[in-house]
Amino acid sequence: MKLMILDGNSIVNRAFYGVRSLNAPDGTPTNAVFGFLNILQRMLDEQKPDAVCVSFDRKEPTFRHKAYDGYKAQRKGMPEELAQQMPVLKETLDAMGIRRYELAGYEADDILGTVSVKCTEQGWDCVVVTGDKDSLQLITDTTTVCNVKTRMGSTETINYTPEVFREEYGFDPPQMVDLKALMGDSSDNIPGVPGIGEKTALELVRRYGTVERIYEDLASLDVKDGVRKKLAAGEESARMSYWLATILKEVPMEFDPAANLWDKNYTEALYGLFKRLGFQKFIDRWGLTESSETAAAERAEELPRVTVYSEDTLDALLDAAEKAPLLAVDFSPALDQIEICDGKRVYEAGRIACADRYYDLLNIVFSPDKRKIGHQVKELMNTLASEGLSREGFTFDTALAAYLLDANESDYPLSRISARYLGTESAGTQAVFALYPVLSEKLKELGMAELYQTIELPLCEVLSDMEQAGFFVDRKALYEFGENLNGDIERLQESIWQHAGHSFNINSPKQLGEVLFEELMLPSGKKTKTGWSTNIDVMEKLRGKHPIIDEVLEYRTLTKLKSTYADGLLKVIGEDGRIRSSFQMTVTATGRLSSTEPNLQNIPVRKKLGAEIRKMFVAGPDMVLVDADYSQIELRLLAHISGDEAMREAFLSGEDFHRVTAAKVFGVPLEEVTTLQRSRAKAVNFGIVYGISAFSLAQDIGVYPNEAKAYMDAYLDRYHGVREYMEKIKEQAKRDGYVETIFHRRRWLPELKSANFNVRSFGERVALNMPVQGTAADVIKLAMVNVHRRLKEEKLRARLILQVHDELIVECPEAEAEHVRRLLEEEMENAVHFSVPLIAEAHIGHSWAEAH
DNA sequence: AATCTCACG
DNA sequence: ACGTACGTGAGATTA
Repeated sequence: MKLMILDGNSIVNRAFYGVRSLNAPDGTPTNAVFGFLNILQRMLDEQKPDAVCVSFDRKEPTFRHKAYDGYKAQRKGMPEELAQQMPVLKETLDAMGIRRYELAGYEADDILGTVSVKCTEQGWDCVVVTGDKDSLQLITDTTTVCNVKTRMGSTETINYTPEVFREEYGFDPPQMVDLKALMGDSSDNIPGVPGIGEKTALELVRRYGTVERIYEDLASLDVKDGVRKKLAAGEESARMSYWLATILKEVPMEFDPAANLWDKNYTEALYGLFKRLGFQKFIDRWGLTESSETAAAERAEELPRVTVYSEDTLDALLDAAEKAPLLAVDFSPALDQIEICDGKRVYEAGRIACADRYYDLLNIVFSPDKRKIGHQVKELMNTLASEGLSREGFTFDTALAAYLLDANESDYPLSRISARYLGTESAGTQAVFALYPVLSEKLKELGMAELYQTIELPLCEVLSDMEQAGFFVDRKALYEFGENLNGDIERLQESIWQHAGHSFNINSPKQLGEVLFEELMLPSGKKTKTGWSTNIDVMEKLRGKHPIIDEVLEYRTLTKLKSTYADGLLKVIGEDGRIRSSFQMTVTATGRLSSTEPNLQNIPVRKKLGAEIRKMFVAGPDMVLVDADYSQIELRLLAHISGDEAMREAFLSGEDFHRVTAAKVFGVPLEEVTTLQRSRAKAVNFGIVYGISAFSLAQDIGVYPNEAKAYMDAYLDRYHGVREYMEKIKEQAKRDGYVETIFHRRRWLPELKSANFNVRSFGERVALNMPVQGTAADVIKLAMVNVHRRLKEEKLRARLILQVHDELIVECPEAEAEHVRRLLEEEMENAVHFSVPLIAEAHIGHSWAEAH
């Protein structure tokens, strides 16, 4: 039999710092509890124990330590956000039927020690799960210690048996105490021997075994005189530390492992608790169900439902549809089934049941002046377009509204929106109807009504048209391009295998890492959590060290082109030779669109071979492409938003902006700026928009961090308005909890409240970046709506077919091309008027490559 | 399903 | 001392 005991405080700490900020619907922070449950679940899966329990420390866990001043006397309190979660965690464990052990006056470690010994006495095996290294001394033949680490939201575990421990440390588990006695442990306020660090301490324990042995005869030790001196001076501290580091194994507590037997002893309360905390994932995974009383409270009152199965009901439906001032509508992608709600009843009808009169219904509902609301209106419009019905009259989209109110969600199912804004679990058209006034009001409150009405909602039809249109592709050329890659790929593979001395899967980072860093012994750099990193940055540094590197990089380039672009795109070319992407309106946190199935926003362009692909994206028969893009829109917006005069003037002067920046940063006349200086200035320009650190800029441009820092300082001195903006926006974001674009598109920033440094820093970078990237997204969306309207008004055959963030592509008859080129530039440049002009340049061509 | 890598702005 | 750039989506491998 096996008992698993978790070091509660240690695990909850790991969870708190390792999991991004999360909140229950009522605002209570939940990340530590959530993380704890993830770790618990994982350990249950891995260890499959018969019994489970958790120990807690009655004192607060260490947050930050100060200098030694009495054992653990100086611990700082845990952060408020974690403290709030402790009672919730305990409540959760109780509801799961898992026992907790806490004892005033003893460390959690002492409970772990005592429990492990009692297990052994009773003939049980014991697994101690902890995030600290302290407990490693407890390892025996019957007690293993599982060390848990969390990094960036993922969890790694190392299961220490005596053998594993010996392999890593080179001595036996009990000697962990000796190690700590020498090196100390600042997080536990164990002083150790002053001047002796980890390296020396490890060496001493490996060679002499114990503190006792070391002090038996200091003079005879074969160590440097300096070390001997430090040991001599620190003897008392060492012995004191030994005592402090020793975990007690005889805490006065009753403990019977069999009393902790656990087999998913969930109580009914668990469902309600998880519902309150918003832990849907665990409800699903553990198959929890609602008990009777919770069920009743959450259901919305359902409107009467009318299903059409007779003339009578159909007449009632037609009548209601005719009279209602507003209808919520939903229908199947083939429009075989339709559901509408007028606020009083929900009506359901099918194409077959209604026979010919189905079209009467459709004509009433989809008459252009009938006001309609729906969920994911762009999708609905696609169906209507393919059925030849009007897409006019849609005045609200619940998914789009929910996205604007909180762009951080991963998706916007009606059930979740209802739960959040109505407090009920309703779905369907009834929910759409009920949500409309609530979401509409919220949009107004947050100042987003205009953004919604003039940009987002009209964009549905624009995108629907673009999705219908698609992009014509030269299938034959694309196929041949793919075929031509095969020979080179095979040759490279052979040669790479030759260098390695054996065949292996080059696409496997794991196998490639082994070949490069273990077999060929190339100097290794970064590691990922699963092994060696073999990404482009690492590989670039290895260039010239071995011929295999260049070949692997080329192999990667070619296989990427082959699988993602040649093969991948060929698979999705329609019968008419066109590729139809979907444009997602509710995905990005900044307000940009995204493109899926396939993604046409990442078609290669930067490298020569990849750019070949763009030659195969062409205009349809007798048509041409007009491609327009904004010139440095984000930097222009940064100049406007920050109000920096120097930056504004640089743009107004019409000079090359990166060049002007280089002249300022490097203090040279404009004419003397070198290519290298310009490219570095360009990197600084982009870095600033992303909230870069000097370290990363240094990495990017290949200089030392202090040099990079000098560039950034010079930059922010010369463009000091930008520096002031950076400070102001961060402060504002912290105060308000969000940032916004000029059009009031909002991004909430819960990260700024995180106790985790990395998460918080990320929040600050986002605070800098989102208003710039988001405003650019607003501007081009507005331009799209305007371009679309003008093309329609002027009765041109030209149609928008693609958007790539700062670029629009229109397909049109050759005769319209020049007019459309000017129209595009005009609408893009005049979408808004800011203190810095926005410049767009459009070109005409037969292929995307040519027009760009 | 998660991870790694790499394509784009 | 931390750990190191914003925003995406897709294919291949691995667990």
